[in-house]
Amino acid sequence: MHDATRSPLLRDLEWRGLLADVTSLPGLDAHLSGGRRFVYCGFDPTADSLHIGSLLPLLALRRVQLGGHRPIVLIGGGTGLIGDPSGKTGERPLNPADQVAEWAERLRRQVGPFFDFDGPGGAVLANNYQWLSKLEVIPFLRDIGKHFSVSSMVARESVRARMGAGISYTEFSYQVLQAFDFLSLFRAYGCAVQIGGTDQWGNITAGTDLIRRLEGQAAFGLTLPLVTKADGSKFGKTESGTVWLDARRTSPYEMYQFWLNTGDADVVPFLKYFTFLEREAIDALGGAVRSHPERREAQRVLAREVTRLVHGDAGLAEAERVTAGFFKTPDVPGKAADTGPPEEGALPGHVLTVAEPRFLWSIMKDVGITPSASEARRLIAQGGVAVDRQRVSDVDFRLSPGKGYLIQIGKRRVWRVVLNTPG
RNA sequence: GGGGAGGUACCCAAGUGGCCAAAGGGGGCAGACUGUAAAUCUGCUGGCGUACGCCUUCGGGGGUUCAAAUCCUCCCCUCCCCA
Repeated sequence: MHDATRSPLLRDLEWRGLLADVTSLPGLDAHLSGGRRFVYCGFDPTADSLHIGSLLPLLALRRVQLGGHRPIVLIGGGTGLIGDPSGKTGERPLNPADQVAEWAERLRRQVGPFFDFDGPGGAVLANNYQWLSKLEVIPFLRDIGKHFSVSSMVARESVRARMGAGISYTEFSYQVLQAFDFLSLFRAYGCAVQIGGTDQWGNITAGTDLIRRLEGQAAFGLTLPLVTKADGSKFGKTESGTVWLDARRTSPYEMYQFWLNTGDADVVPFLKYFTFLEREAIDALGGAVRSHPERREAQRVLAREVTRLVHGDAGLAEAERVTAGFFKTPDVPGKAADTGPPEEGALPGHVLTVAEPRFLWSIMKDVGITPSASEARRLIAQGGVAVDRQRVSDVDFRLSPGKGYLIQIGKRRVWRVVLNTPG
């Protein structure tokens, strides 16, 4: 069936393994082949930054634009006030409205650099708070609610999974709001395609159904696969937690390291998922993994590409410079000898003001490197901690104020801590 | 509605009055090895200015006892079988 697919965008997504589910492949193909189309994807502000889990849909939206169509990046300033039950095991506390608004603004700025907003193919940035906040209950229930049957709403996986643990009417209503978003974008822009993660399938089809009923027209949904690793462990986590797109939460160095440490079995699929490299380039890198896995050429390219996408050339340069300083990486061109001190922002950094020398373990705990003092002590005692590249095994080791330190756990977790003297 | 089993640390799972901060396994972290990998081996794995000690933890409340994860009692929840 894929041989018949005419849309270059769909062909590319197909080859990359990015098509998990499509409401109607032939229908979507015909739609996309008929001209420049709008495609939307929503991102709810549940934190002040997106994390790596949102990278796949974000890049997919970019592929939409590269494929000659117009992406609509929808920030869920309204839906973020409600809470999506999809994939959640329990009810979430409602975030304060002003905080959600602030987060929405952060996401808007974070997402911008991924798209071109000018010209006839320009991307559109929207916020569903704009229309959701204007809804009135009675008209909403009469005009929209009438088209939803409770039995089909309850049957949705996101709701069914929560029937045991409990789900409030608020979260239960989420799918209706997302369907209304789709309808709103359909009416405003003629946008008939929504993409999202697999967990969004129910929310997406709620929208295509609503559009069919109210507008009598076809709309399409496409979901992206859940990113999995060959060894079965969860994608998107590191020793220090979630990998965020915001450099203040996850430094460019950490981002780079995250991708550099991709397993051999995962690197080719990840290159397809997370980079814009073409088929020939990725095939060549796949060959390199097979013939010389120890060089990790593919991992390096993956790390370079994604770090550049997220943090730009400057972020990548700094990440590579820090990496070169910490590891023997002879084949990073022009960087091998450059091992100067890492600059501000390259590493997660902290500044403390202390009057006297403090125990290393105490500083590690205070700064959040380690969740408890005893764990810091344990790590030091076991030889897992290094300060300024020197392993410290004395639990009573102290740091003096008045200078900055590089604190390392293991081989590649590094923090920069500056101890100021008071006054 | 009747009968039975069970809720223990991040997960699975021992423990049935003190020797229990609680066996074992998994997971996680660190060390060695290596390709900043995988596999393997070793150590650690509730908290507290670190040892001694103290505090919190064995579904929830109440009780017995010098002493409870372990006994009594009430409650909540899960699973299985019969209706």
